[in-house]
Amino acid sequence: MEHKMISIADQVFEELERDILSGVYERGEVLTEMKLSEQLHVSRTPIREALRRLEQERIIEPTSKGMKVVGISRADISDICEIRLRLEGLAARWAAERADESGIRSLKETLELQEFYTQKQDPESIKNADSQFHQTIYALCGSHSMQDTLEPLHRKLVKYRRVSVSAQSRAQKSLEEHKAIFEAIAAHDGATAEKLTILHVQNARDSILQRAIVQ
Amino acid sequence: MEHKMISIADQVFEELERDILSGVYERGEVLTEMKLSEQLHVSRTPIREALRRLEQERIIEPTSKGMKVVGISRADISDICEIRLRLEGLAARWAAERADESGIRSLKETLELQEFYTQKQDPESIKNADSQFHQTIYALCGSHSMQDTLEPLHRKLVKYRRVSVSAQSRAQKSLEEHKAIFEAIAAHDGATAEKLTILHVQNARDSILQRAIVQ
DNA sequence: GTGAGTATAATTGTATACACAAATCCAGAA
DNA sequence: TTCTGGATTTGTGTATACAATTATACTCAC
Repeated sequence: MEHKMISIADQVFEELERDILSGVYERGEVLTEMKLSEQLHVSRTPIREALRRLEQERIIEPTSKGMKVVGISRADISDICEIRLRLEGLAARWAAERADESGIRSLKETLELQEFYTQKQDPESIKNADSQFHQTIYALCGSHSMQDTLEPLHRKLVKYRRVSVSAQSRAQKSLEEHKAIFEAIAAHDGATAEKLTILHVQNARDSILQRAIVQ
Repeated sequence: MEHKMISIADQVFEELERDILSGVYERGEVLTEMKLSEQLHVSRTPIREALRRLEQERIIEPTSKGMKVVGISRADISDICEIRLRLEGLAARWAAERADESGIRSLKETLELQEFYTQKQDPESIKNADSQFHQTIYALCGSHSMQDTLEPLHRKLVKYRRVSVSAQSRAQKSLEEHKAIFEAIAAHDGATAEKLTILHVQNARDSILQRAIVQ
């Protein structure tokens, strides 16, 4: 009845999602409720709940024996990038048109975070800050539908984005592109924000597809 | 362990989703696990599972006391249409490029179904056949990501689509647009399929927004 | 009359028990 | 050896019991 409480089920979901999408569990690996229940020292109930949510996001799929970790193919990555290419620009446009000053401030903060880590050349943190910039735009675009659509797609690429930004040249370029997008959003210039974002996603796609080694 | 079995939880999910999206439960209404458990004569376990999935699709949201049915505003409808406008064309293009003969046959079948009901002027069945045409394209486009992205958005509009196609003129026009899209897909002409689909979604959007009376 | 504090009811979170289906394994016969 | 039939194992689906938490209503003091 308390809705701010972080339940065990939520924690399990986040842990499993992170571990699957970052490669701790390999593609094809089978997860069963009982084993996870033992490993994580919680009952099957919260495990079930987490697995069901992962299934709905097609991160795992049912088999005759447990839930199998769904792999992501090179074609999947390409398709997801293509979808993002059509939506992220619109999200940025809406963010430019709809965000208020406090929203723009918080976007600026994530940008400064990214700048800090880019200077420190810390790939893991760069990846997180990079992700946070995009997710902040989703949150600012004023459309739950857009946010709910883009967030799962974005999360599915984290593993590959980490590889991508571990090249310092790409990390630097991504930061500059983000800065330009931020300026357009801060100026409430929807058209420019959209245009710059599309270019940015194109570059990100090329960088990911160039480096992605997929099973 | 059996994964083809239709569980009680699945049935409850589908029933609740249908009833919420078609307006049986009003926006703002609060659903509690215990009441649903009594009403539907099943234990709380499958109810919980269904509610969690509905929550993940943002069809309900947690409150201090139970889950509240989330309403959909006119702005939401407009945003969803705008998103579909950017994606459905791509889905149709991919379907044209990727579908095999059996897929094209099944698409033709849904089209014939729609034609039949349009002649009979049966709005409920027209709406279903219309939906099925789009969902078949999602299934044929060869991208789970695209399918998983578009399907929930599409389902959220069913209530408004029913109103839209209850005008015979729109039902007739929608059928003709579908026929043209089908021809392009059957001819594996991706560019034409994309162009026609974008026009179709624009028309559908205009029709929905014109008629939609939102709380 | 009002406010604070407390008891109670309502509701969800979690654990556990049991039922059932499917896969697997093994023994015995052809 | 190979096939078959049943016992065993494994895993999920569902129900239920219990714990934790919070809203609510009520009482009592001021």
